[in-house]
Amino acid sequence: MSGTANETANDTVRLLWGPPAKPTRGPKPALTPERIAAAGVEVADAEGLGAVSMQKVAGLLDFTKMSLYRYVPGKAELVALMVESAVGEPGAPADAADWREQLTAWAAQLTDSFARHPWLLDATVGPRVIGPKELMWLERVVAALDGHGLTGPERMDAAVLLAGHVRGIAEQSRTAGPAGSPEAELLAVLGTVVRQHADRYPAVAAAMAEPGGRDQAFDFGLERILDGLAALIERRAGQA
Amino acid sequence: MSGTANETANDTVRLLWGPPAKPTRGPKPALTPERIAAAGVEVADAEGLGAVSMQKVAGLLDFTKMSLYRYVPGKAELVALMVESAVGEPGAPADAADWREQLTAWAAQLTDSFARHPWLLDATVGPRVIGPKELMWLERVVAALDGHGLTGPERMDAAVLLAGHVRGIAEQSRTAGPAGSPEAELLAVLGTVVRQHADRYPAVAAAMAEPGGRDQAFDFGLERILDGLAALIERRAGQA
DNA sequence: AGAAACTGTGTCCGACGGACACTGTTTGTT
DNA sequence: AACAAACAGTGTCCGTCGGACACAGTTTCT
Repeated sequence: MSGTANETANDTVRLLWGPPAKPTRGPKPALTPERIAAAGVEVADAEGLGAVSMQKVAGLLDFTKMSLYRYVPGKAELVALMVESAVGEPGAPADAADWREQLTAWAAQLTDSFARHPWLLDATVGPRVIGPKELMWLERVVAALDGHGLTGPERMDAAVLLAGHVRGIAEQSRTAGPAGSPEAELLAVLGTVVRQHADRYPAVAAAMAEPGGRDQAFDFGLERILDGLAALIERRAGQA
Repeated sequence: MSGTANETANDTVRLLWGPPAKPTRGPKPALTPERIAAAGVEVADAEGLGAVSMQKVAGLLDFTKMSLYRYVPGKAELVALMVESAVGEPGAPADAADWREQLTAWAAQLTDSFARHPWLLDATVGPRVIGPKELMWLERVVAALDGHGLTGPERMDAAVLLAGHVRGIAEQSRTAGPAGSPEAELLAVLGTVVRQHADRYPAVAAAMAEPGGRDQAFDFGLERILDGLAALIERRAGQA
């Protein structure tokens, strides 16, 4: 859980980026890292990342926990594989789409991934090695912004900005949770607390009292970001 | 680590929001939740959130681990107290500052908190109860945007947007880490990988090859967000 | 026919969060 | 002044976790 980066970095890189396998001698492996990761994803989808243990994943595959270590150096690497498997690849950008449409579709797709696998938020905190599929998400943003007067670092920064927003929204909708869930109760408790301390938090209390469509946060933030990018692009086009 | 919200929510709320204490009979408590939280922060600052255990925190205070449970229901609640203690309160907004200046200062302050306590990123993932100081950060953003034609939900959404950006930046600078650190090696490894697979990630490879000042990501994203908000505010002012 | 390389299993360890029973201490009540 | 209730801190125990290690069984190359 901590963010301590260790010497397993190279192992992780080899697992995520290296060739699939190569041995010849001995019994044939009954498993693959991919199957193990898929089982881990299954557990995490059903019971959260905290419920993912070597025991449980192995049990789901009808193996002992120690056999998994033949395919995966440790739990951290298993989680990395799970992330790579769950985040998937971004869809190909539509041919006729301009940068704004491309980024909008991108953000919607990424939000969808987080919605399907909420534990991705837990699993992608802290310094870590990124896999090929995950890197493709970055590639799409940078490519979409190519040729609009932004520098390379600026295009990367824009990707960080977009990804941060998607993350924030995913976190928020997880806190909200489905109606009747324990998460929804959390939100209700927060509302009560704010109302009780309305004197110390007048602006929040007033904002929360106002009616208004929920679930607008995604579009609101995205539009602000894209407007801001558009303004910069126009400015650069003007002085070019 | 997992995002499972439990029935301890009420306990946590009482700890964070309730009165300090009230007992009369029996020996006087030698500790306080605050002192325990401070010890936890000390451990987390030095060795990361993963190193925070009841054992270690208790040892730092010269008590046994079970004595901590007299003050804190469990580890989750301890972490919540640590977050509340470490994030601190936002500074009072400058009197003459307009909304843009206020939000800029706010973002810089919050970034500073994350820089001082990188483990805050780990500790603030998933549904959880928010404390009084943390809520004050939200209050400042919403208050700064009062009276500019934005609806209540929109002001809240803007806060989520800003906080998401600060988080993203904090995460990024943690991945970069100080020179020579294992985190820095991670980044170097990523660079190597991208260069090796430049055919699949041409846009990223090109963007990374371009020279350019690092550490611009914070300002870049912030300016885009504020530009986007300014555009909305102007639009609303025009049609009012 | 070895021998080498590899797979999967069983056992063991230290660290973790936490339940529980217990001793000792302080305070309100009689 | 005596006692009982309430509380603080300790020590012990349990289940679960990630992981090290030795071992038996299996496949393939020499």
